[in-house]
Amino acid sequence: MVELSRKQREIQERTREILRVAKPILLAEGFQALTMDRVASLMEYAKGTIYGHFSNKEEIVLALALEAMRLRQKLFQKAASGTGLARRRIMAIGLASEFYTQRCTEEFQVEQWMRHSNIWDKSSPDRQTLIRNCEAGCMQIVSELVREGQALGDLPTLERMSPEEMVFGLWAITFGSQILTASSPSLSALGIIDPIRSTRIHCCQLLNGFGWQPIHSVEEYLGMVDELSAEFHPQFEQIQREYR
Amino acid sequence: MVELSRKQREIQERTREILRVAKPILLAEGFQALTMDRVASLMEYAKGTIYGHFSNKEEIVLALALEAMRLRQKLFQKAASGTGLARRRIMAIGLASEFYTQRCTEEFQVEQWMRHSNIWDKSSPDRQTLIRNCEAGCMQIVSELVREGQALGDLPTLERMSPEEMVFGLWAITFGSQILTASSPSLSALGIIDPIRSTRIHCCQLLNGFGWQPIHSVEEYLGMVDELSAEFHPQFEQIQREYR
DNA sequence: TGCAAAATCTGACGAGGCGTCAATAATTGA
DNA sequence: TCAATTATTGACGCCTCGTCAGATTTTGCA
Repeated sequence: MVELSRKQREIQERTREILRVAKPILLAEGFQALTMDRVASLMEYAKGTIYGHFSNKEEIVLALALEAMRLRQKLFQKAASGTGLARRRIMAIGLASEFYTQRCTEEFQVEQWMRHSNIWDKSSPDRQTLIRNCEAGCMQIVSELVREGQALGDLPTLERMSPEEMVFGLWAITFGSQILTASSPSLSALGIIDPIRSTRIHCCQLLNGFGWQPIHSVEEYLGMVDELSAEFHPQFEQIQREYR
Repeated sequence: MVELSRKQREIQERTREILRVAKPILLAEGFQALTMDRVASLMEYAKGTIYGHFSNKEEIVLALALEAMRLRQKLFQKAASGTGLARRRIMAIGLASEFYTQRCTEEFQVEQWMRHSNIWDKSSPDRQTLIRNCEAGCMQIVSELVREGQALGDLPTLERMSPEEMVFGLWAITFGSQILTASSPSLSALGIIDPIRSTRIHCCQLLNGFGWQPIHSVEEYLGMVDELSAEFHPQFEQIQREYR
């Protein structure tokens, strides 16, 4: 580890301060409200100084997003490190994802901003790579569990379908549900009363479809999820606190 | 139907012309490149005139998106009106969605722009409603098929799970896959070689999980999809041609 | 046809954000 | 102590947005 001079530490601290100032603006008023002039004046620094830290406002968003994704990754790690069979631990990851969306609302929102092509495309390849790596890390946690399930013989291997491709299904279903939930203000008008419950069921059915033993009926599964939830929530909350 | 004066028809035609001019800019260069000044100068009209048609550029994007979604809806309708059991026709809708994403790339892209909260939030409630209605229309086509499957006894009804909630699962999985595919340039680096095939399989497994008869093995299912594809592609292409 | 009222079109303008960079200030180290 | 280095500043040029007073065209009626 390199020893940092006082000045360098000050600068690092200011970078963090910029993010602290920018985050609530982004969340409460959206991307167009996040202007460099505004950040500068709130920080009581000149605009040029802010540009010394982030070469445009998109970079600020990606920096926030990286922080958010690191939290997500920690939640996933915690879930995966639980006890029991792989299928059970996969369920815990589903819960981690739910927790993230519901209890770490701000971080989840920041992730959404990051996905906007407007924003993504304007930020530096370096930062993009950091984020991609974090994403790959999350994915790997899950695909390890799939491999474990296969190794134990609980999950039949499918011709020409890698563990990653299975994870892709779970990822798509949770991600898709979350986006639809977040962006369709009136899902209930469409007849979708409880999207979270629905998503849980869909994940269960997908795993059942793949023949992942033990097969669970929906009722049984929902009960297990509630149990798991009670077990993991405190741990997730702990991680969330540490992150702040 | 109201008779329109020549002037009114001219104005309507010009609205269409604006969209024709704006679309390639949005698709090739993105939203920030789509400026009213540019549209105006390409149209050889003054900016004010363009503002007479669309009160901001976001409205242009939503107008384009509505056109796109109407095409999607037509494809869904065609798929749903096929022959055979409901499960088969649901598969056809999956294919319609695939076709839309892959062959109507431009329309699919426009839909993505529309989802950006930056853009969505700045456009008028009227236009938003039109789009929501179209979305609801697409959803309804599918949920009718689910109802049909239930009525015939092919699909067990689940406690506290409406047909719409089942559709939500399929929707989430295809939507999620498409977004992930479109926004993660290096899915293959993550180990996902053929996301389309994966998505097909996941839909099959989800339906199997729900116990929708006849249950299909993955191999069998993929074969059927190929057959269906041969049947429907020409029809989809026909619809696409009419739309242009 | 001629002409006034209505409808339409125009483009200069003010407001405001972005990113830059020459000038100024602060810090370092010899 | 002071010159060299490093950090900070904010005015500036450029761009886009959306508006609106005035110019132009169309309409409808005598």
